[in-house]
Amino acid sequence: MAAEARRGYAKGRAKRGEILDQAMALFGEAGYRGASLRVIATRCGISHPGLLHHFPTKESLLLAVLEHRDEVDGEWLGLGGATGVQRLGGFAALAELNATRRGIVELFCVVSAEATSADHPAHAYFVRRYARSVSDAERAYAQAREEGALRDGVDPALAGAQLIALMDGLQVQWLLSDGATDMAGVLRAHLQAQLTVRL
Amino acid sequence: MAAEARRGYAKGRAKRGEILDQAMALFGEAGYRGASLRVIATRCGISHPGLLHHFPTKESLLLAVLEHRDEVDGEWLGLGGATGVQRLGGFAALAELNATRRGIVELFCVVSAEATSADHPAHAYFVRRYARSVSDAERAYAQAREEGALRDGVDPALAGAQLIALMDGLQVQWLLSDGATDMAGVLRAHLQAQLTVRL
DNA sequence: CCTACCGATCGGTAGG
DNA sequence: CCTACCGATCGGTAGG
Repeated sequence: MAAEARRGYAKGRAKRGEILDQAMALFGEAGYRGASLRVIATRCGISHPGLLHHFPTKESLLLAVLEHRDEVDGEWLGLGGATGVQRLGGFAALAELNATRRGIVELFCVVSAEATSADHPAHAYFVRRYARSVSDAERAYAQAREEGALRDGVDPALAGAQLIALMDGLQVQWLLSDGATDMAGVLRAHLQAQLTVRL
Repeated sequence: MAAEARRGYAKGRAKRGEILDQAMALFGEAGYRGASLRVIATRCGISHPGLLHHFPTKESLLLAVLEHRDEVDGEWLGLGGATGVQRLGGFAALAELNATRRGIVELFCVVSAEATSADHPAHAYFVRRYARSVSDAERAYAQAREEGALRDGVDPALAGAQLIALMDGLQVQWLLSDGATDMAGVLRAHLQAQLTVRL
Protein backbone atom coordinates (compact mmCIF):
# COMPACT_ATOMS: atom_id res chain seq x y z
CA MET A 1 0.00 0.00 0.00
CA ALA A 2 2.76 2.43 0.96
CA ALA A 3 4.77 1.12 -2.01
CA GLU A 4 1.79 1.60 -4.30
CA ALA A 5 1.30 5.14 -3.10
CA ARG A 6 4.95 5.89 -3.66
CA ARG A 7 4.79 4.40 -7.13
CA GLY A 8 1.70 6.48 -7.78
CA TYR A 9 3.43 9.71 -6.78
CA ALA A 10 6.56 8.79 -8.73
CA LYS A 11 4.44 8.18 -11.83
CA GLY A 12 2.75 11.56 -11.37
CA ARG A 13 6.09 13.31 -11.06
CA ALA A 14 7.43 11.54 -14.15
CA LYS A 15 4.38 12.55 -16.19
CA ARG A 16 4.74 16.11 -14.92
CA GLY A 17 8.33 16.15 -16.11
CA GLU A 18 7.33 14.73 -19.49
CA ILE A 19 4.71 17.47 -19.86
CA LEU A 20 7.30 20.16 -19.03
CA ASP A 21 9.69 18.76 -21.67
CA GLN A 22 7.06 18.55 -24.41
CA ALA A 23 5.63 21.96 -23.52
CA MET A 24 9.09 23.52 -23.68
CA ALA A 25 9.58 22.04 -27.15
CA LEU A 26 6.22 23.19 -28.51
CA PHE A 27 6.34 26.66 -26.93
CA GLY A 28 9.73 26.98 -28.66
CA GLU A 29 8.44 25.76 -32.03
CA ALA A 30 5.20 27.71 -32.12
CA GLY A 31 5.41 30.31 -29.37
CA TYR A 32 3.02 30.51 -26.42
CA ARG A 33 0.05 31.68 -28.47
CA GLY A 34 0.71 29.26 -31.31
CA ALA A 35 1.10 26.19 -29.10
CA SER A 36 -2.01 24.24 -28.07
CA LEU A 37 -2.64 22.18 -24.97
CA ARG A 38 -4.11 19.41 -27.12
CA VAL A 39 -0.90 18.97 -29.13
CA ILE A 40 1.27 18.99 -26.01
CA ALA A 41 -1.04 16.48 -24.33
CA THR A 42 -1.08 14.18 -27.36
CA ARG A 43 2.74 14.15 -27.42
CA CYS A 44 2.62 13.00 -23.78
CA GLY A 45 0.07 10.32 -24.56
CA ILE A 46 -2.77 11.88 -22.56
CA SER A 47 -5.88 13.96 -23.26
CA HIS A 48 -5.84 17.71 -22.84
CA PRO A 49 -8.07 17.67 -19.75
CA GLY A 50 -5.53 15.15 -18.42
CA LEU A 51 -2.83 17.76 -18.88
CA LEU A 52 -4.99 20.35 -17.11
CA HIS A 53 -5.05 18.01 -14.12
CA HIS A 54 -1.29 18.64 -13.70
CA PHE A 55 -1.30 22.32 -14.72
CA PRO A 56 -4.63 24.09 -14.25
CA THR A 57 -4.18 26.70 -17.01
CA LYS A 58 -2.02 27.20 -20.09
CA GLU A 59 -0.44 30.21 -18.41
CA SER A 60 0.60 28.17 -15.35
CA LEU A 61 2.19 25.62 -17.68
CA LEU A 62 4.29 28.29 -19.41
CA LEU A 63 5.50 29.74 -16.12
CA ALA A 64 6.32 26.25 -14.82
CA VAL A 65 8.37 25.56 -17.96
CA LEU A 66 10.34 28.80 -17.55
CA GLU A 67 10.96 28.22 -13.83
CA HIS A 68 11.99 24.63 -14.51
CA ARG A 69 14.65 25.84 -16.96
CA ASP A 70 15.96 28.38 -14.46
CA GLU A 71 16.27 25.68 -11.79
CA VAL A 72 18.18 23.34 -14.09
CA ASP A 73 20.47 26.03 -15.51
CA GLY A 74 20.76 28.13 -12.35
CA GLU A 75 24.22 26.86 -11.48
CA TRP A 76 25.78 27.91 -14.80
CA LEU A 77 26.12 31.58 -13.93
CA GLY A 78 26.59 33.35 -10.64
CA LEU A 79 28.80 30.58 -9.23
CA GLY A 80 30.60 31.84 -6.15
CA GLY A 81 34.37 31.75 -5.93
CA ALA A 82 35.12 32.28 -9.62
CA THR A 83 37.12 35.26 -10.90
CA GLY A 84 35.47 37.95 -12.99
CA VAL A 85 37.29 36.75 -16.08
CA GLN A 86 36.11 33.18 -15.46
CA ARG A 87 32.55 34.38 -15.05
CA LEU A 88 32.73 36.28 -18.32
CA GLY A 89 34.07 33.11 -19.94
CA GLY A 90 31.06 31.34 -18.43
CA PHE A 91 28.75 33.32 -20.72
CA ALA A 92 30.61 31.93 -23.75
CA ALA A 93 30.55 28.44 -22.23
CA LEU A 94 26.78 28.77 -21.78
CA ALA A 95 26.47 29.67 -25.47
CA GLU A 96 28.53 26.59 -26.30
CA LEU A 97 26.19 24.41 -24.24
CA ASN A 98 23.14 26.05 -25.81
CA ALA A 99 24.42 25.14 -29.27
CA THR A 100 23.59 21.53 -28.30
CA ARG A 101 20.04 22.36 -27.13
CA ARG A 102 18.03 23.88 -29.95
CA GLY A 103 14.73 23.45 -28.10
CA ILE A 104 15.84 25.59 -25.19
CA VAL A 105 17.25 28.29 -27.45
CA GLU A 106 13.98 28.38 -29.42
CA LEU A 107 11.95 28.62 -26.22
CA PHE A 108 13.71 31.69 -24.88
CA CYS A 109 14.15 33.34 -28.25
CA VAL A 110 10.53 33.03 -29.33
CA VAL A 111 8.79 33.51 -25.98
CA SER A 112 10.95 36.47 -24.90
CA ALA A 113 10.05 38.25 -28.15
CA GLU A 114 6.35 37.49 -27.66
CA ALA A 115 6.61 38.63 -24.05
CA THR A 116 7.68 42.16 -24.99
CA SER A 117 3.93 42.85 -25.14
CA ALA A 118 2.84 44.17 -21.76
CA ASP A 119 -0.17 41.84 -21.62
CA HIS A 120 1.77 38.63 -22.29
CA PRO A 121 1.61 36.16 -19.36
CA ALA A 122 5.41 35.93 -19.22
CA HIS A 123 6.03 39.69 -19.53
CA ALA A 124 6.91 40.23 -15.85
CA TYR A 125 9.07 37.10 -15.86
CA PHE A 126 11.20 38.36 -18.76
CA VAL A 127 11.47 41.91 -17.42
CA ARG A 128 12.91 40.44 -14.21
CA ARG A 129 15.09 37.95 -16.08
CA TYR A 130 16.73 40.59 -18.28
CA ALA A 131 17.38 42.93 -15.38
CA ARG A 132 19.12 40.09 -13.57
CA SER A 133 21.09 38.89 -16.61
CA VAL A 134 22.36 42.38 -17.38
CA SER A 135 23.35 43.05 -13.77
CA ASP A 136 25.08 39.64 -13.53
CA ALA A 137 27.15 40.53 -16.59
CA GLU A 138 27.80 44.01 -15.26
CA ARG A 139 29.12 42.61 -11.97
CA ALA A 140 31.38 40.15 -13.78
CA TYR A 141 32.90 43.07 -15.73
CA ALA A 142 33.31 45.14 -12.54
CA GLN A 143 35.06 42.18 -10.91
CA ALA A 144 37.35 41.80 -13.95
CA ARG A 145 38.23 45.49 -13.61
CA GLU A 146 39.26 44.94 -9.99
CA GLU A 147 41.45 42.09 -11.19
CA GLY A 148 43.16 44.48 -13.60
CA ALA A 149 41.96 42.34 -16.52
CA LEU A 150 39.68 44.89 -18.20
CA ARG A 151 40.87 47.25 -20.92
CA ASP A 152 40.64 50.99 -20.33
CA GLY A 153 37.50 52.53 -21.76
CA VAL A 154 35.28 49.48 -21.17
CA ASP A 155 32.35 50.56 -19.00
CA PRO A 156 30.89 47.64 -17.00
CA ALA A 157 27.30 48.90 -17.26
CA LEU A 158 27.42 49.40 -21.03
CA ALA A 159 29.41 46.20 -21.55
CA GLY A 160 26.91 44.17 -19.51
CA ALA A 161 23.92 45.24 -21.59
CA GLN A 162 26.04 44.70 -24.72
CA LEU A 163 27.01 41.15 -23.77
CA ILE A 164 23.43 40.04 -23.07
CA ALA A 165 22.20 41.71 -26.27
CA LEU A 166 24.93 39.98 -28.24
CA MET A 167 24.00 36.56 -26.84
CA ASP A 168 20.32 37.06 -27.72
CA GLY A 169 20.98 38.34 -31.21
CA LEU A 170 23.37 35.48 -31.92
CA GLN A 171 20.67 32.99 -30.95
CA VAL A 172 18.34 34.38 -33.63
CA GLN A 173 21.11 34.15 -36.24
CA TRP A 174 22.03 30.66 -35.05
CA LEU A 175 18.42 29.46 -35.35
CA LEU A 176 17.91 31.07 -38.77
CA SER A 177 21.23 29.71 -40.10
CA ASP A 178 20.35 26.20 -38.87
CA GLY A 179 23.29 26.05 -36.50
CA ALA A 180 25.93 27.54 -38.83
CA THR A 181 26.57 30.62 -36.66
CA ASP A 182 29.40 30.07 -34.17
CA MET A 183 27.78 31.67 -31.12
CA ALA A 184 30.55 30.85 -28.67
CA GLY A 185 33.29 31.87 -31.10
CA VAL A 186 31.80 35.30 -31.75
CA LEU A 187 31.23 35.80 -28.02
CA ARG A 188 34.81 34.83 -27.15
CA ALA A 189 36.17 37.23 -29.78
CA HIS A 190 33.99 39.99 -28.31
CA LEU A 191 35.13 39.27 -24.74
CA GLN A 192 38.78 38.89 -25.74
CA ALA A 193 38.78 42.35 -27.29
CA GLN A 194 37.68 43.81 -23.94
CA LEU A 195 40.24 41.97 -21.79
CA THR A 196 43.97 42.39 -21.20
CA VAL A 197 44.44 38.67 -20.44
CA ARG A 198 43.65 35.49 -22.38
CA LEU A 199 40.23 34.07 -21.68
CA MET B 1 -15.48 59.24 -65.52
CA ALA B 2 -11.69 59.33 -65.77
CA ALA B 3 -11.62 61.44 -62.61
CA GLU B 4 -13.98 59.04 -60.87
CA ALA B 5 -11.83 56.08 -61.86
CA ARG B 6 -8.75 57.85 -60.62
CA ARG B 7 -10.46 58.68 -57.33
CA GLY B 8 -11.55 55.04 -57.08
CA TYR B 9 -8.02 53.77 -57.56
CA ALA B 10 -6.66 56.37 -55.15
CA LYS B 11 -9.16 55.24 -52.52
CA GLY B 12 -8.16 51.62 -53.04
CA ARG B 13 -4.50 52.49 -52.68
CA ALA B 14 -5.17 54.50 -49.53
CA LYS B 15 -7.14 51.63 -47.97
CA ARG B 16 -4.35 49.25 -48.94
CA GLY B 17 -1.84 51.46 -47.16
CA GLU B 18 -4.07 51.69 -44.10
CA ILE B 19 -4.32 47.90 -43.99
CA LEU B 20 -0.52 47.58 -44.21
CA ASP B 21 -0.09 50.03 -41.30
CA GLN B 22 -2.63 48.32 -39.05
CA ALA B 23 -1.34 44.86 -39.96
CA MET B 24 2.21 45.91 -39.13
CA ALA B 25 1.06 47.13 -35.73
CA LEU B 26 -0.92 43.99 -34.88
CA PHE B 27 1.68 41.54 -36.19
CA GLY B 28 4.12 43.39 -33.91
CA GLU B 29 1.82 43.28 -30.89
CA ALA B 30 0.66 39.69 -31.21
CA GLY B 31 2.94 38.01 -33.73
CA TYR B 32 1.78 36.51 -37.01
CA ARG B 33 0.01 33.56 -35.42
CA GLY B 34 -1.55 35.65 -32.66
CA ALA B 35 -2.87 38.37 -34.97
CA SER B 36 -6.28 37.90 -36.60
CA LEU B 37 -7.57 39.24 -39.88
CA ARG B 38 -10.82 40.26 -38.19
CA VAL B 39 -9.04 42.54 -35.71
CA ILE B 40 -6.90 44.12 -38.42
CA ALA B 41 -9.96 44.64 -40.62
CA THR B 42 -11.98 46.17 -37.78
CA ARG B 43 -9.20 48.67 -37.09
CA CYS B 44 -9.42 49.68 -40.76
CA GLY B 45 -13.19 50.02 -40.58
CA ILE B 46 -13.95 47.11 -42.92
CA SER B 47 -15.02 43.47 -42.62
CA HIS B 48 -12.47 40.69 -42.81
CA PRO B 49 -13.66 39.48 -46.22
CA GLY B 50 -13.17 43.10 -47.24
CA LEU B 51 -9.55 42.85 -46.18
CA LEU B 52 -9.19 39.60 -48.12
CA HIS B 53 -10.26 41.51 -51.23
CA HIS B 54 -6.99 43.48 -50.99
CA PHE B 55 -4.78 40.62 -49.74
CA PRO B 56 -6.05 37.15 -50.66
CA THR B 57 -4.48 35.31 -47.71
CA LYS B 58 -3.06 36.12 -44.28
CA GLU B 59 0.35 34.98 -45.49
CA SER B 60 0.30 37.38 -48.45
CA LEU B 61 -0.55 40.20 -46.06
CA LEU B 62 2.45 39.43 -43.84
CA LEU B 63 4.84 39.31 -46.79
CA ALA B 64 3.41 42.57 -48.15
CA VAL B 65 3.96 44.24 -44.77
CA LEU B 66 7.59 43.10 -44.65
CA GLU B 67 8.30 44.15 -48.23
CA HIS B 68 6.62 47.50 -47.63
CA ARG B 69 8.97 48.16 -44.69
CA ASP B 70 12.00 47.25 -46.79
CA GLU B 71 10.92 49.66 -49.52
CA VAL B 72 10.43 52.53 -47.09
CA ASP B 73 13.66 51.91 -45.15
CA GLY B 74 15.75 50.72 -48.08
CA GLU B 75 17.64 53.97 -48.41
CA TRP B 76 18.90 53.99 -44.82
CA LEU B 77 21.68 51.50 -45.40
CA GLY B 78 23.75 50.69 -48.45
CA LEU B 79 23.76 54.30 -49.61
CA GLY B 80 26.37 54.74 -52.30
CA GLY B 81 29.18 57.24 -51.89
CA ALA B 82 29.53 57.07 -48.14
CA THR B 83 32.72 56.02 -46.38
CA GLY B 84 32.91 52.77 -44.43
CA VAL B 85 32.98 54.67 -41.15
CA GLN B 86 29.89 56.66 -42.19
CA ARG B 87 28.10 53.46 -43.09
CA LEU B 88 28.92 51.93 -39.73
CA GLY B 89 27.60 55.09 -38.10
CA GLY B 90 24.46 54.57 -40.19
CA PHE B 91 23.65 51.45 -38.19
CA ALA B 92 23.64 53.50 -34.99
CA ALA B 93 21.57 56.20 -36.71
CA LEU B 94 19.06 53.54 -37.74
CA ALA B 95 18.81 52.41 -34.11
CA GLU B 96 18.19 56.03 -33.15
CA LEU B 97 15.39 56.29 -35.70
CA ASN B 98 13.91 52.97 -34.56
CA ALA B 99 13.69 54.29 -30.99
CA THR B 100 10.92 56.55 -32.31
CA ARG B 101 9.01 53.68 -33.99
CA ARG B 102 8.04 51.03 -31.45
CA GLY B 103 5.63 49.32 -33.85
CA ILE B 104 8.33 48.61 -36.40
CA VAL B 105 10.75 47.34 -33.77
CA GLU B 106 8.06 45.04 -32.38
CA LEU B 107 7.24 43.74 -35.85
CA PHE B 108 10.77 42.64 -36.70
CA CYS B 109 11.61 41.46 -33.20
CA VAL B 110 8.53 39.28 -32.76
CA VAL B 111 8.11 38.00 -36.31
CA SER B 112 11.81 37.22 -36.84
CA ALA B 113 11.77 35.08 -33.68
CA GLU B 114 8.60 33.30 -34.82
CA ALA B 115 10.13 32.82 -38.26
CA THR B 116 13.07 30.78 -36.94
CA SER B 117 10.69 27.81 -37.36
CA ALA B 118 11.31 26.31 -40.80
CA ASP B 119 7.57 26.11 -41.57
CA HIS B 120 6.81 29.78 -40.81
CA PRO B 121 5.59 31.72 -43.86
CA ALA B 122 8.29 34.38 -43.39
CA HIS B 123 11.13 31.91 -42.75
CA ALA B 124 12.75 32.31 -46.17
CA TYR B 125 12.32 36.08 -46.00
CA PHE B 126 14.24 36.34 -42.71
CA VAL B 127 16.97 33.90 -43.77
CA ARG B 128 17.62 36.15 -46.79
CA ARG B 129 17.30 39.33 -44.75
CA TYR B 130 19.87 38.28 -42.14
CA ALA B 131 22.35 37.09 -44.74
CA ARG B 132 22.08 40.49 -46.42
CA SER B 133 22.28 42.49 -43.18
CA VAL B 134 25.36 40.62 -41.98
CA SER B 135 27.11 40.98 -45.33
CA ASP B 136 26.22 44.71 -45.49
CA ALA B 137 27.82 45.20 -42.10
CA GLU B 138 30.80 43.07 -43.09
CA ARG B 139 31.41 45.18 -46.20
CA ALA B 140 31.20 48.39 -44.19
CA TYR B 141 33.87 47.05 -41.84
CA ALA B 142 36.05 45.94 -44.79
CA GLN B 143 35.70 49.43 -46.27
CA ALA B 144 36.66 51.02 -42.94
CA ARG B 145 39.74 48.81 -42.91
CA GLU B 146 40.77 50.12 -46.33
CA GLU B 147 40.33 53.64 -44.98
CA GLY B 148 42.74 52.78 -42.16
CA ALA B 149 40.01 53.44 -39.62
CA LEU B 150 39.68 49.91 -38.18
CA ARG B 151 41.67 48.74 -35.18
CA ASP B 152 44.02 45.76 -35.57
CA GLY B 153 42.46 42.47 -34.59
CA VAL B 154 38.93 43.41 -35.71
CA ASP B 155 37.82 40.83 -38.26
CA PRO B 156 35.15 42.21 -40.65
CA ALA B 157 33.26 38.90 -40.90
CA LEU B 158 33.06 38.38 -37.14
CA ALA B 159 32.38 42.05 -36.49
CA GLY B 160 29.55 42.10 -39.04
CA ALA B 161 27.68 39.20 -37.42
CA GLN B 162 28.37 40.80 -34.04
CA LEU B 163 26.95 44.18 -35.01
CA ILE B 164 23.69 42.73 -36.35
CA ALA B 165 23.32 40.47 -33.31
CA LEU B 166 23.90 43.42 -31.03
CA MET B 167 21.21 45.50 -32.78
CA ASP B 168 18.68 42.68 -32.48
CA GLY B 169 19.43 41.92 -28.86
CA LEU B 170 19.22 45.59 -27.94
CA GLN B 171 15.76 45.79 -29.49
CA VAL B 172 14.48 43.06 -27.15
CA GLN B 173 15.95 44.88 -24.15
CA TRP B 174 14.57 48.19 -25.36
CA LEU B 175 11.06 46.73 -25.75
CA LEU B 176 11.16 44.97 -22.37
CA SER B 177 12.51 48.06 -20.60
CA ASP B 178 9.80 50.22 -22.16
CA GLY B 179 12.28 52.40 -24.01
CA ALA B 180 14.81 52.84 -21.19
CA THR B 181 17.65 51.07 -23.03
CA ASP B 182 19.81 53.48 -25.06
CA MET B 183 20.14 51.39 -28.22
CA ALA B 184 22.07 53.98 -30.23
CA GLY B 185 24.36 54.82 -27.32
CA VAL B 186 25.38 51.22 -26.72
CA LEU B 187 25.90 50.70 -30.45
CA ARG B 188 28.07 53.82 -30.77
CA ALA B 189 30.21 52.72 -27.81
CA HIS B 190 30.63 49.32 -29.46
CA LEU B 191 31.60 50.82 -32.82
CA GLN B 192 33.89 53.41 -31.27
CA ALA B 193 35.89 50.68 -29.53
CA GLN B 194 36.57 49.09 -32.93
CA LEU B 195 37.64 52.27 -34.73
CA THR B 196 40.76 54.40 -34.68
CA VAL B 197 38.83 57.57 -35.57
CA ARG B 198 35.87 59.39 -33.98
CA LEU B 199 32.49 58.30 -35.30
C1' DC C 1 -16.90 46.15 -50.42
C1' DC C 2 -21.06 43.34 -47.60
C1' DT C 3 -23.68 39.23 -44.85
C1' DA C 4 -23.73 34.67 -43.91
C1' DC C 5 -21.69 30.68 -43.59
C1' DC C 6 -18.06 26.56 -43.63
C1' DG C 7 -15.08 23.22 -40.90
C1' DA C 8 -11.43 23.39 -37.66
C1' DT C 9 -9.49 24.48 -33.45
C1' DC C 10 -8.94 26.89 -29.20
C1' DG C 11 -8.81 26.94 -23.52
C1' DG C 12 -11.47 25.41 -20.09
C1' DT C 13 -15.37 22.87 -17.50
C1' DA C 14 -18.86 19.12 -16.10
C1' DG C 15 -19.28 14.93 -14.43
C1' DG C 16 -17.57 10.81 -13.60
C1' DC D 1 -6.83 10.21 -15.72
C1' DC D 2 -11.29 9.82 -19.35
C1' DT D 3 -15.44 11.41 -22.73
C1' DA D 4 -18.28 14.91 -23.94
C1' DC D 5 -19.30 19.27 -24.17
C1' DC D 6 -19.27 24.74 -23.77
C1' DG D 7 -18.77 29.40 -26.15
C1' DA D 8 -15.43 31.84 -28.74
C1' DT D 9 -12.57 32.52 -32.50
C1' DC D 10 -9.91 31.31 -36.44
C1' DG D 11 -8.83 31.69 -42.02
C1' DG D 12 -11.22 31.34 -45.93
C1' DT D 13 -15.33 30.89 -49.29
C1' DA D 14 -20.12 31.57 -51.47
C1' DG D 15 -22.89 34.58 -53.44
C1' DG D 16 -24.16 38.86 -54.20
